[in-house]
Order: sequence, then structure tokens, then C-alpha cells
Amino acid sequence: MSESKYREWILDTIDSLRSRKARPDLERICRMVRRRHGSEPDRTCAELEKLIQEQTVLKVNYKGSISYRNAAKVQRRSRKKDDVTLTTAARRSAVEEASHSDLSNGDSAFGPVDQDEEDLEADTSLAMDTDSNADEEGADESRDGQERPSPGRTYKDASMHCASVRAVSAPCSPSGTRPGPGPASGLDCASFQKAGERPSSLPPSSPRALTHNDWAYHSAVCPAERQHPGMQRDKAAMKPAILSATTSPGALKINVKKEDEGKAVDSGLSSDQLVPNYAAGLDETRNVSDGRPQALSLPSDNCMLKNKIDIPSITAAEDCLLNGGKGDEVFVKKETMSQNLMQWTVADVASYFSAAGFPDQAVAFRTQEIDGKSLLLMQRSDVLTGLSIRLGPALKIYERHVKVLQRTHFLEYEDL
DNA sequence: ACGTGCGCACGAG
DNA sequence: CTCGTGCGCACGT
Repeated sequence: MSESKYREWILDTIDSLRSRKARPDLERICRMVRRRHGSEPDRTCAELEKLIQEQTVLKVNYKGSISYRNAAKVQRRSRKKDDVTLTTAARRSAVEEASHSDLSNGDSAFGPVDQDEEDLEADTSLAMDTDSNADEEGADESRDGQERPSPGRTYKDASMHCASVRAVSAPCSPSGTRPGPGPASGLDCASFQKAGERPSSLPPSSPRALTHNDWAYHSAVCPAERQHPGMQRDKAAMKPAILSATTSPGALKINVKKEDEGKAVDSGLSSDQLVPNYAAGLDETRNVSDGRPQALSLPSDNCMLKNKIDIPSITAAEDCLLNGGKGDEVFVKKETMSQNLMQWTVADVASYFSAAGFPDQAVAFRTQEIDGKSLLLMQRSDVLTGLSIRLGPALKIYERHVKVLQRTHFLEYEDL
């Protein structure tokens, strides 16, 4: 309901601001939404946070300030010319409908995720921390000041609510890892990394490697509504990322291999970096010091953040099966997940797919109100044609996730 | 006061 | 070089 409405409004606003060549920052977004639809800035802010958590909207630190991107339009930096053309055309809202055609893939690439191509690993990760680098510089202020660049008044409040969180984030770097001076101007933070690089390669010291990634966020911040778990993914890991579902229905986390734990991140994404919004709170939670694998918190409980790394090892074996040998990196922990699959809510399902690297398609699941039970009932044709999503991602989603989840669930069921 | 359009410089590939 | 971004300005309301 309103959620989708907001999603549309916000994405539309972001697109609109971009086409006007104005920075899509919180203040402008809130203002435009209020102007066009009469929505309160607070509400807009809360909805925006949710979209960020589901990766429909990406929060990035660009040129020292916070900016928001329509995830469906973000392209991976790799642009090849062919696509380019499309790019322009493509787009549209990622939102529900969007998923289907528009983007043809070509450009569809979402930044973070692009499954189109190879995809693979779907894991992309999300956010990182704010500008970490920036932090040093402007960030300071911004943090507390929040991001709003200009003194916005009204919005300020709004922003504060939500913003506060992020603001904090900056400092966040948990592990202290952050090198600090990321000179790079900002980019570094890197946000998502696709997987390309292996963590190991990046020394901690390297700028990118930083920890910025943590994107942790915590939902607490915007208590507004539910926070979802987000989906965060981690970046660093290349393929090895592991996705495990934790007990909670929603919870999934993705981890990187252990090695990486923390470090590396790089940016895959675009130059911009994603900012973690929520970071702040979480940091604490997560303790941080260690690493960063992140876990995603899920809906109800975030408690588990701590598990992070440990889990993977265990699961790995099993998981392999699931993956089909692909070796890819996504492993699902079946046990837990299956138990709860029946209890997954629509949001949990959407979060799961976002975390798995299909944020765009996750929207389609949400739109179609697919919860855990519905997911168990989905057939191949439903996924390929019933969601209006592109065939490529649909095939991957079905083969690597839906089928795996269903199989796992039923197998366990039998056992029991 | 606002919203809008866009030239231009910047930085990344 | 191309392309995405967004500042800063001019202009419309």
C-alpha cells in the first residue's frame, strides 16, 4: 500500500532531481515529495530509509555529500558502450513494474547488483559506510549536522530522525579499521563490491580496504516501521560469500569468507559510495572489532548479528550441495531456513532476494505479496513469468534460490 | 520565495 | 575520449 506508493514517489523524485541535474539529497527529496504529494517529510524520510534498506534506493556519498540513487538505474561502472544507449532509455522505476522490462538488462545493471551478466555471485554488498573518508573532512560536521547540506529547516527534523542514525555512522567505523584518511575523496568507501576482488588482495591498509563497509545499520533508527532486515551484503567476499539464513525467518546474513573478514571492500560500485545508513547503531552491536562480516539483521531480531563469521564454516559443506556445485558463493543454510520458511513474511522474502543480489527483482516479490508460504508454492513458470521480471535474473532466482529453498524445506519436512 | 533547466567542470572508466 | 554527476546560475512561476 502506501509503501509502494512511497516507493514510487521517492524513486520518481530521485529520477526527477537527477534529470534536473540537482543532487537528490534528503532535503530535496523530502521537499519534492511533500510538494507533489503532500507527504510529511518525516514520513518520506522513514520511507526512504526503508527503501534504502531494501536496496531500492542506494545511499551514496558523492563528492562529499550524501546523495541517493535509484538502485535500478545505477549502473555498474562498467559501461560498455553498447549498453550505454540503453541506459538512457532504460530505467524507470525499479519499482515494481520496472522490473520487468525496462531495463533490459543492458543497463539495467544496477549498480550493485547486476545480475545480468554473470552474476554470480550475487552478492553484492551494500553499503558502506558513509563517507568514511570524508569523515575526516567534512564529515565531521556532517555527521552531526547530518547530512543535510543546507540548513533545511523543516526537513531538518525529519532528517534528523532518520538521519541521525546515519550521521553517526560515520564515526562508526567499527573496527577502527578505517584508515582514516581516505584520501580519495570520497570514494573509497566503496561500497559494494561485487565480487570481484578478493579480499585478500586488499590489505587492510589499502584505502579501500577499509572497513568502511560496514554498513551496518540498524534499524533501530527508524523505528518507524519495520525495519527490515536488510539486506545487506557484504562485500568483500568475492564469490565466497556466503549467505546463510539464520534462524530467524528473515535473517540472513551474508558473509564473506572468513578471511576477509573485514577488510576489504572495494568499491565496486560506482564511484560513489554507498553510505550505510544505519550504521551507527549497529556498530555497537556488532562489536565490532572484529570484523565485519556483516550479518544482516533481520526483521525481528537482530540479535544475531554476532554470529557473523562463525557460521559459515559449518554450513558450508551442506550448502555446497545446494548451490549446485556452482561453487558460487551463495550458500544457504538450510536447516534453519527451512524451518522458518513458512513463517517468512513478504518483507522477509523481499529482503532475502535483495540480499541475494536481486534487489530489483525483490521488489517484484513484494509487489506480488510473496511470503514464505507462497514461495514454497511457486513453480518455475511463476517465477519466470508471473513476476514480470527479466528472464535472466528470474532463471537464476528460480534455480538458485526458489528451488533450493523449496527443496530444502521439503526435505526437512520429510525428515521430521 | 519557490521550481526548473542546463552549461559547465569534475572525476571515473 | 565517453559518461554520470551536480554546482551554480539564469529563468519561469
